[in-house]
This record gives sequence, structure tokens and C-alpha cells, in this order.
Amino acid sequence: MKEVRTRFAPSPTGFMHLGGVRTALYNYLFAKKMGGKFILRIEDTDQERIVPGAVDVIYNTLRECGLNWDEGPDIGGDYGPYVQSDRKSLYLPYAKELVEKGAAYYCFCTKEELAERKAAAEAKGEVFKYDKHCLHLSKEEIQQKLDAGVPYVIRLNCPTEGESSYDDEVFGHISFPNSDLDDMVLIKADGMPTYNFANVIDDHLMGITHVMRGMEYLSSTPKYNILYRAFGWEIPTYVHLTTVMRDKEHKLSKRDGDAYYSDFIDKGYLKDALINYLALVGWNPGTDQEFFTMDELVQAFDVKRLNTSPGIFDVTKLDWMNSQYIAKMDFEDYLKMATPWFDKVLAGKNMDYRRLAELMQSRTDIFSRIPEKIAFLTDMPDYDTAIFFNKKQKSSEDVAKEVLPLLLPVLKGIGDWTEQNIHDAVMAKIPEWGKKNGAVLWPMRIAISGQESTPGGAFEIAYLLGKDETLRRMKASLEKLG
RNA sequence: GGCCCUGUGGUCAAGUGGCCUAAGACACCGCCCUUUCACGGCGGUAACUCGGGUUCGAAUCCCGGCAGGGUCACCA
Repeated sequence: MKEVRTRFAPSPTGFMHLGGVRTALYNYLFAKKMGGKFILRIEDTDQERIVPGAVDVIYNTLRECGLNWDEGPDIGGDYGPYVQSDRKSLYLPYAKELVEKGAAYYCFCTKEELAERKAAAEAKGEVFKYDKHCLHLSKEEIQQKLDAGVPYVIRLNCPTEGESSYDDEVFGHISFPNSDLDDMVLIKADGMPTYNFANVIDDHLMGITHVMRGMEYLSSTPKYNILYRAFGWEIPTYVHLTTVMRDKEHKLSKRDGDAYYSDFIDKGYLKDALINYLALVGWNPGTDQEFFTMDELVQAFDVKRLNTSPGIFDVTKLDWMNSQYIAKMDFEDYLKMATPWFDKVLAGKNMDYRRLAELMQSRTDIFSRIPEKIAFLTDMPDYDTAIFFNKKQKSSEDVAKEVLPLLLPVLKGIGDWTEQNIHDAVMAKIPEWGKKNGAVLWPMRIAISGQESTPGGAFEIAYLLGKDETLRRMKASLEKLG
């Protein structure tokens, strides 16, 4: 059997869209699963949209995610070059070959003329399709214009009757009326090929066996097939992927800051969690397993289990998955990653980051939410004393007023301010006071944190705050209670 | 608008004519654990878009409506 070769062919726009990462992931998984090759090709045929540094974004993202390519611009391969602008001279001869065969033709219509005709068609409520105007030029006329240096494009001569169909691995049999086919441009006036053309030429030249790409290409695929057939080339297997949506009617978008890989990394998502989750948007293993390493993904991946209905990128579920990954992280790694986020509110403070990290690891879903969770350690929130009330803990404002003054001297008397010592000192007194643990610890924690819920209990918080701050807050809360 | 694709709980989804009085996960709710929260454990609410067929039997097949998405560039 022929070696499977897949490709990821992004255009360098400066960012990696999550949908693109997923496309790359599936291409990678499938190639690896089949023992084949995963190729990276840069599609930069649109000279007007070149963004400096954009190619590096692609390299970095893919590598960071572990989607290592077997052939590509930077590492080479037997089918290079892997950047379309470096292949520029390659395409025109193929287009001319098509012209020779009568499958394509020169077109001298200017953009302005086309725009006019298009406007006219739209004014009549019709859909504009190129009218094959230049198809009927005589050989002499064409040569004359060519010699005179009139700018031209080369168009594909599409059939206008009958229908085209093909089989897609995920969508099954798809057919289109040929009357809908537009004579697409193959070579642009600047001599560059269009994406549509370069894509087909390169996929063939690079021996791509499986084309996995977004389903937005579903309806242009018949035109690609016309090209393959005109050349007498073997048509690759098509695997069209559903769109990744933000919700039922919107795609992930740049404007909402939810579209790019880097957005998520900046927000404090773990790349492994992101990849794991992304793999599951539009694909499932057919089992209940939902946590996968890259190797497991390779093992489990199956094109047959790709979904036909669009998947919604559920950030809530991603958050959960991310929190699971964080919980399982090596503690030292967590500490290292959490530190900059701790710094955002605690920089300059004398705080036990290790202890804080221990408390926070199971409470972190995404790193960017750390500051809001620990802000109270820096600034005592202005709270409502009503939160001293807690039925189950047998606490109330009155209880707080009674217990806090009792606690003060006990805490004051602790020499070495360790969590253990605070714990022992307070716990020893509670029975003497005839109170339930909750009736003492709830008021204490509220008094020093000003929050109903905190990452850690009264002892942990007191320890983190330090003796002076703890006592200061206790007194302030007592005053607040009046 | 033409054409193409899609339509199971709030979300992801299993399901390929009888095993479906429809699995699992997230979210939500309740209980347990616990000095709060979180983690963890247990349990619960909640779905086959609608209408016609085909069939002994339909979430599963067919047709139509409705809804959503995609596409109709010298962008990729």
C-alpha cells in the first residue's frame, strides 16, 4: 500500500487559529497512525497579505504542540521547496499545459470590466459567473494581446452541463450541478498562481494522498477534480472537517479573542489540555476515554469517527479539562507557572509561594484567574458583616463578636507563626470555650479574609497573611462589627 | 437568493432498523467528606427539530417544511 502523506498548508497571516491547529492535529494524527508522513507547506501566493514573522508563529505553535512535520520549509524534504512563493516558476508551465489541452484559456478581461459585469448581474438579481468571454478569442487575437503585453489571467474551462460528484471520507457522496461551476482563475495577473491552482499542483507534486481540510472547500472540490482529471493525475482522498464554532451560529472569531491559539496560552491554558480538548471537538474515540496523550491520540484516531455536524468549542468544558491537567501537573512545574500570576497581586510581599501554590493547585482552572482568587491576600475586601452568619457552622455576627476577642490573645501568644502552631493553639482553646469548631473558625476566616470562600481554611490563610497582618485584620473586623 | 452540508439534553456526544422506558462527559441541582471553597464520592433534572411516508417495528431509511452553517474573488 502507498505511504500516506498528509499536509497542513496554512497561509501566514500572523496567527494560528484554533481551527487551524485542529486541522493540523488531525492531519498529523492520521499520518502518524498510518505510519505515513506529515508535511508542512506555506501557502503565501497572496503577495498583498504577507505578514512579517508570520511563518515563525506557525512553526512555533506547531512545534510547541508537538505536531512535528516530516517535511517542511525549514527542514526540507524530497519534494521542496515547501513555500509556494519559492515555487512560483513551477505553476505557469502547468497552466500552459492546460491551455494546450483546451482545459484552460487566457483571459484578458480587466478587474474593472469584471466588476462592472458583476454589478450589472447583481442589479438584475442574478449571481455573477464568468461568462467565458475570452474563451472564444481566436488564436491570433490571443497571440496579438500576449505579444502586446496585455495583462492576462488563465482560467479553467469548466463544463456547464451535467454534474460533478466525489466521495468524501466524512461526508460521503457529494454532487454538484456543473452549471454552478465558475471558470476560476488559475494564474493571476501578477503571474502568481491562485490558491486553488497551486494547491492542486503542490498536492500532486508532493504526493499528498489524503487532503484533510476545512469543509469550506467542500464546494470547490469539484473544480479541483476537474484539474486533476485534466492533467490525468490521481485524485487524493478527501477528508473535509467541520467548522469549529463558538456557538450555534458563530465561528470562533478574532474579535471575541477566542480564536487564536496564543489567546488561550496567554490566558493560562495548558497546551496539552488545549490539544486534548481540540481533538474532541468534532471527533470522538468511540469509547468513554476523554484524556489523551498525543501518543494515545495517534493510536485512537480514526477518520471514520469524525463528525459531520459542526462542533462548538465549549470553553466551560475546556476550563474543566484544563483544571484537570493542572491538578495532575508536577508541583514544581505548577509553582513555576503560577509564580508570575502570584506576582501580579503579591509582588513585593513576603509570601510563602510554595504553600500558596499547594493550596491553589487544585483550585486553578486557568492561570489567569489566579489573581482574582488571591487578591484578598493583599487588600482586605470591604465586606458585608452579614457573611459572618452561617447556619451550619453555627456562626453569626454575635458569635463573631464573642469569639474574635477570645481568639486575639491566643494568636498574639503564638511565637513561631507556623500553620501547625496556629492550628494547635486555636484547636486547644475551642473546647474550653464550649464552641464547635465551625463557630470559631468560620468567624476567624471571615475576619481575616473578608470572603465567604477562600483558597484554604482559617489556619492556612492566617499563616499566609503573617502574624501582624492577621492580628490587624482581626481587630479591624472586630471594629467593623461594632 | 442559487448550490452544498448539518439537525439526539444548555454544551460535547454514543447510537448505523428491534439490545433505546436513548450511554458517557461538561454545566446545573442535591447529599456525603470537610474549619470555608476547591478536590473527591454518590445521586438527580434534562434530548431524538417538525410533518409526511417506507416497515411488523425508526433517533436510525426516504420526501418536504423549518432552523443553522458553508460557498458563490485575480483571498486562502
